[in-house]
This record gives sequence, C-alpha cells and structure tokens, in this order.
Amino acid sequence: TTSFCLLVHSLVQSKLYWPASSLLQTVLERGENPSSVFQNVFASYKRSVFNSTYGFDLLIQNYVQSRRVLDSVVVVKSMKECGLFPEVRTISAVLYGLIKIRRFEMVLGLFDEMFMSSKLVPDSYVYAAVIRSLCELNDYDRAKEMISWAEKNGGCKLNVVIYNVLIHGLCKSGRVWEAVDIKKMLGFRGLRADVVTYCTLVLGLCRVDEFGSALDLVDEMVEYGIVPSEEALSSVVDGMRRKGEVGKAYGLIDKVGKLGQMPNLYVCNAMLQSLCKDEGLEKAKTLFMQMEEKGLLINDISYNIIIDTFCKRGEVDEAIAVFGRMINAGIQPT
RNA sequence: AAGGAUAACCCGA
Repeated sequence: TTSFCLLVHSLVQSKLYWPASSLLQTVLERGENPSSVFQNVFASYKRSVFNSTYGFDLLIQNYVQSRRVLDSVVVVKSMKECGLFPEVRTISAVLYGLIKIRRFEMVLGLFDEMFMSSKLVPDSYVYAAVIRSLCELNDYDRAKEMISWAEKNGGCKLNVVIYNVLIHGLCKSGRVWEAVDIKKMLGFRGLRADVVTYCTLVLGLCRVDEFGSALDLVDEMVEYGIVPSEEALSSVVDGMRRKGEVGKAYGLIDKVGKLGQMPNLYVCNAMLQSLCKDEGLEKAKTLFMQMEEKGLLINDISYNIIIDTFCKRGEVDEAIAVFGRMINAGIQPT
C-alpha cells in the first residue's frame, strides 16, 4: 500500500489524475477502513517531495463515487486534523453525497466544521447544499438567516440557484406565498428569476389551487422571453379550464404557443372538449391545428372529440373529412 | 483535471 500511495502522489504531481484515481480505487477495494487508508496516504505524502495535496481530494472523490460517503467524511475530517484542506469543490461533492443519503444534520455539521473555523470560503454550491438541508429539516427560519448572513459576509456572490432551492422548499411545505415574496426580492439583490424560479412557483401555486396567480406569473415570464416548461404550462391551463375559465386558458395556450411550447396531450384534449362545449368549434379547430403544427402526437381521442362535435351539429361531411385525416395520420379509429 | 447545485422530466420502492 505504501508504494501505491507514493505512486499516487507522484502521478498527481504530473497531473495524471485519471491513473492516480484508478490506482486509489484498487486501494479502496482492499477493504481497509478509511482512517488507516488516510494514514497511509498521509505517511507517504510526508515522505515524498511532492507538495500537492490533490491526492487526498481524489481519495475523497473515490469514496463518494463508490457510495461510501460516510467514509469520505472520515477522510475530510482526518485531513483537517492534520492541517490539510481539500478543495471546496471536493467538500461540496461530499455534501451532496450526504444529501443523497438524507444525512442533513451531517451536512450542517460538516459545513460548520470546515468553513466556520478555517480560511476556506464556501462557494455557491456549498451554500446551496446547506440551504437545501435546512429546507429538508423544515428549518426555514435558519435557512433565511443563513442566506442573509451569506449575503453580508459569506465571501461569495450568491446566485439564483440558492434562492431557487429555498423557494422550492417553501412551496413543498405549502408556504407558497413566502416563496413568492422571496422571488419578489430577487431584484434588490441584483438577480433575476430564471426558468426554474418561475416553474417552481407556478407549480407550487397550482398545487394549492391558486391558478389565477399562476397565470399572472406565466404571463410575466413570457414577457421576459422565458418559456415555461410543458409541465408548468399544462398545470395552469388545466386549472383555469377546470375553474371554468376556458377562454383565459385558451388565450394562454395561444400566447405561449408563439414561443413554441404547448401543454401536454392530456390537457390539450381536455381543452378541445371544453372549447367545443363552451366556446364553439372554431377555437377548437384552431387549437387542433396548433397541436398538429407543434408536432404533438395527436391520438384517437383528439380526433374523436372533433368528429363527435361535427356529428352533433349535423355536419357529417366535415366529420368524415376529419375521419379521413385520422386514417391518413395512421391512427386506428376506436 | 473531476459524475460538485435548484424546478420539471424518467425510473424504481
């Protein structure tokens, strides 16, 4: 093992990271416990003339990638005890490993240990991990405190992702209006809501049946040229439709359609149905054309709705024409 | 030089 470790350090010195990493992998597979592996790597580090500590980072990475996150934590802590520090990026990989196994308290503990009592400066990835953990622990007060603290003396410029994490957490906990407030404050921090911010809020609002506000947000994002996801758009359109606001729902499809986005087929079919019933056939036909243009995979149900409507109006010729198009499109009549 | 981050999507329980 000692020769392995010496070799690792020298490979790292020559920037041969990939071989160094696979060498470490074989060391890990020997099943030694992480502190003794660390001792070995540390002993050969001291003996060698190389001064890059990146070999330790690779060791940590290897543990994380082998889903041995807790072992990676041992190495990080051992390094600190020996006065060595991994790169911030490496620590962040460990933090996300911990999040994946839902050890949120450990994320907070490691954050304190590594960043509160050293010269290491957390970056936005690290803050995102901490905020995420606080949200998962339902401690939104502390999450907000942490953000204000980081804004003042965090040493790095917070980006929109951090706020998106908080917004998502609040929405998931049903605190949608707080989430909306956070978004409103982004401007004062020199940030702009992005597609994730908007989609998260839109879906959060839909989940608590606030379709009107969701609609306003979609309007706003479209003004900024941000295209809502199919999922977000579908939720709002279907919500408005179920509230009986079929006209508004249709207007939204029309508007967003110009940006190339359509609701999913389910929602479109429901809209066809509602338009035929409440708004007359013209709009339904227009929607149907849009669905064809946008390449939505129209199914038998979509055709049946149109055919049925023509039949009910006694326009059998039209119905047969649509039936013909259906056959041409290769769809089995049902 | 590396599989370091947030919605949705997907898959499994």
